[in-house]
Amino acid sequence: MSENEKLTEEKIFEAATVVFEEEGLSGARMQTIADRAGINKALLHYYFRTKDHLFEAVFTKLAKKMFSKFNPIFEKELSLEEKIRFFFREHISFMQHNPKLPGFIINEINHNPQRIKKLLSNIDFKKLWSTILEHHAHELYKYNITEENLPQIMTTIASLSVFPFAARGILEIVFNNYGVNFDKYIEDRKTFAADFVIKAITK
Amino acid sequence: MSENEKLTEEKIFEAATVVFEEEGLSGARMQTIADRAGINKALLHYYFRTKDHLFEAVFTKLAKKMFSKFNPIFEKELSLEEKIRFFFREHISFMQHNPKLPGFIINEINHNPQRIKKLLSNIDFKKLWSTILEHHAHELYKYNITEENLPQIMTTIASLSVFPFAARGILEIVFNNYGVNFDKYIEDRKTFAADFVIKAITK
DNA sequence: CATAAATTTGACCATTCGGTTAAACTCAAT
DNA sequence: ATTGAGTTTAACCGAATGGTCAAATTTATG
Repeated sequence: MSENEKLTEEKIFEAATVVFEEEGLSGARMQTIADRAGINKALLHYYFRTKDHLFEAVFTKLAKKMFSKFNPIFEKELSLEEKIRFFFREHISFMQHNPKLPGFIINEINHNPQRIKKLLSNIDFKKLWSTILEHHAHELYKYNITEENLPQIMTTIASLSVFPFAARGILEIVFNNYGVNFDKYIEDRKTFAADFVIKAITK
Repeated sequence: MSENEKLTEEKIFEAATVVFEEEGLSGARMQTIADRAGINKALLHYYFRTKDHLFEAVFTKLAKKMFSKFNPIFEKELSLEEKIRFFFREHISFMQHNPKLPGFIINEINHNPQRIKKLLSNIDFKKLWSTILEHHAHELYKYNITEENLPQIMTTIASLSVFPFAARGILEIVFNNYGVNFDKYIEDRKTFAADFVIKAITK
């Protein structure tokens, strides 16, 4: 039945997502995924022939989910300053709901760059900062932004939102000594990071 | 022979370091480590009883190497601004020589927080930002630094230096589209990040 | 209802992997 | 030269793991 098939395939996919995010490709076990999905292990191989197939399906979907959060932001009709605020608010919110995603993607890329490069070849990164220079050429005079330092600025923005989630484990250890609550810290970060960047790039 | 013993143990340790950094705990194979060290697999278990023992030895040493880079910087007799510049120069230089370290540590913490928390319990993070507030109390009037936003500022500084190495794989994909060279980008980052932070926190 | 197609399962297989063991080798001290 | 402790090796073991298969079950179709 197609209704049931969708359900089973989805159950598998969701279980695999959780397990892969938590354990990574090499740490994940097919049996663990099967258990979590509440099905037989052989059924995994019926829907996704191999562990690699399953992994690629999961990774591709998650990567698209992650990186697609960048593009629309840079197409909206907002001033540069508004866009920066909008980005941090939206992107950090997204990660609050998917806290393991950054670490997962970073981890898998580090373990197998060539393979992941292929999986990511569909995603178009080219628009990313060309839009900045083009759509905001007329307001760049207010900011210390040039084609030269744009890579630095863009990666800085990414750092500020992504790093706290990727390195959450370490931050929580350090925070523990000072009674800082991670969730509160993240909530604050939406505005702090935006203010910080805007202050830094404004002439 | 004690001379030879040191040599063998070191050969194993170095091989294990490389393999663990590249593959992670779950991805690393004892056979791979043995091969790389040019010895028999049983010899691994003679020097380090189990994979876990070997891993903990390697991880602890690398973690200390990494985090010890933070402390001395905050004890030197420099102005706050000089310290920030000093930090980015030194810390990024360190990572240029150990580019896989950040990703490795982040990855292992994400996969097993409790265990790593124990391994890191020797390291003292407490001095980290208390020194800032104490040693520089008299010059804080120049900056937008309070006890409240110190966590944000400290993690921001860490983000800016660590993230490019942790997420190197992704950055290189994006950079590829714009002809940006990663090594050049890193070299620039030492001063860019310092300027960026100082600009952002100066009243 | 009968039949074929799709789905699900339990049992099983081959390989890989971490770890063990007993024997062999090295070498310094007697 | 012999001994004995430390070092190294080849061969082996049991468990875990990814994957397969044929049989059983469910579902769609005439």
